[in-house]
Amino acid sequence: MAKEITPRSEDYSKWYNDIVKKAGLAEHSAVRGCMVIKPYGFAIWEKMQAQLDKMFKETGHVNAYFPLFIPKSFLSKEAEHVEGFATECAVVTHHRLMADPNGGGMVVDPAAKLEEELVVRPTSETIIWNTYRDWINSYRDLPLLINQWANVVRWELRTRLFMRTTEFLWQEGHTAHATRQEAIDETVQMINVYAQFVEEFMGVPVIKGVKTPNERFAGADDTYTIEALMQDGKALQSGTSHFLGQNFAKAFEVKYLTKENKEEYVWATSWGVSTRLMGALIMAHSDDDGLVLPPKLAPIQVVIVPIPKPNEEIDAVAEKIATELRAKGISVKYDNDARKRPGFKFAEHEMKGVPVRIGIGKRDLEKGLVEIARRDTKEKYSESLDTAVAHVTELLDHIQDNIYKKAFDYRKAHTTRVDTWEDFQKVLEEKGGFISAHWDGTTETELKIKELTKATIRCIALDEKEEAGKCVLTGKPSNKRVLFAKAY
RNA sequence: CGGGAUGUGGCGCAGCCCGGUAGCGCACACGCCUGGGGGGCGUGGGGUCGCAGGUUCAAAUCCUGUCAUCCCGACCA
Repeated sequence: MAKEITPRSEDYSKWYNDIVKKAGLAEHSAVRGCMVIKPYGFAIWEKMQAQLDKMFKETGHVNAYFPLFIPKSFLSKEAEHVEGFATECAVVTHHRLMADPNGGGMVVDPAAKLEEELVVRPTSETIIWNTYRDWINSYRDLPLLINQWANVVRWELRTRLFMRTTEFLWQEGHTAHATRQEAIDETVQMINVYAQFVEEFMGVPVIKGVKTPNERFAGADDTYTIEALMQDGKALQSGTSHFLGQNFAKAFEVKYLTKENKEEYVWATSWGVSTRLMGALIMAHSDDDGLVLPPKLAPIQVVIVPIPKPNEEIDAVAEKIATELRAKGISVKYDNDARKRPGFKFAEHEMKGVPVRIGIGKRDLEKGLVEIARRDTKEKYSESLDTAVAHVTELLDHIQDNIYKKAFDYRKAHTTRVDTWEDFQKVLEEKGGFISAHWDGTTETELKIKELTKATIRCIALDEKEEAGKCVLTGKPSNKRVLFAKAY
């Protein structure tokens, strides 16, 4: 046994790290808090990117690219924004090294100090809005619908592969609108795009909602979020879409002329998802045998394994099946490496989360059969050679649905309505997951609950119905339940 | 950023307490035998012991500093 994964039940954190490393997704780099995304992990990210990019373009957005560096003064222009990010900025202060006068090696050349420090972007609102000022003059220039794929840096104290790294990859959409309502519509549209992507492609059910003022993005008037539940009962904020009001327009003096020749500030949104989605994907579906990937994002959807080893007859059958599957747009790998034995390949592909395996062996072949194995349920059965291609094509859809359903059922079973403080604490400790409870609407109570239990308000669900009740902590009146959970 | 632990061939570890020629498993190379769930036997190659100083005749081992990782806590729009 070359590669063993720590069971989830034994140590969830270790299990997660084992999967990331042993499935070949990513590893720690020599740089604090930064990871190397390996080819297999990056292939999954690329599939996510491709689909999201398509969805952004279908909703009228175009891509552009803004600088990695932001002058320090830009960041300070929006008061709440800078307050939110000030403690986690990487700052460039010099632009040159020189030979160390005291010996070997290089030191920063003190003569090369920058007049104004540059901040490595933690997010790009400021540099982008500074640019938009020159791009927007008239209502005819609006709406401006731009996205960028980029890396950002947030100097977090404690990092974790994919979930929270110092540098991470993401996309950030930044849009400008003539009216408040149009900007709000955009904000909602994009949270819906995210929800659709995460549910349909990643197979992870999400709750759409708005953040409380306390949990809002720094500089936003409203933050919409999608919240997913992981297998350890903790919530993961998986994407956010912000209605920025006129905050950045005012900070950067971005005005436009209306049809009536009146000068107005523009309305803004920003929205983003990051490589953290990889973390969600891993944590939501995988098991003690390794990664479980939804077919729609799996770099290899079907692997064909010759049993016990490739030969002319098996090769011919494998190539025929592979060709037919590929013709249907399915990615297939024929693992004809003669040096590795079937058992090794089985374990390896299970570790990597390949959704379907077709085993072709001489014994089965005599009977006109092949072996089908699904990664999600670990089921194994024989299928006629003649129907194998059609069967596997359908099976991929079934697996996609099943993975989602499994995650959905888990979330359903781990979402609890609670009406007393005792139950709140008990459910949080013993069961975890989402807790639907009444809250009196004050930040004070929210913080108190966090202090007492570490649970935070994940969101106020968009589809939550009004209902008279009492705050679970203070007993004060409330007209809506909110979702609490411990979160990543 | 505080408390604890760890860092030794590519990976996982032993050796450290009590200083004295760096070891094991996996992986790798070659050969033979095997072959329906991580094969067997044999031979072989590969290590500045995280890094920088210090103590010593002698440091993986003792001391100081530093970097990184893991766990707990604080922090985390």
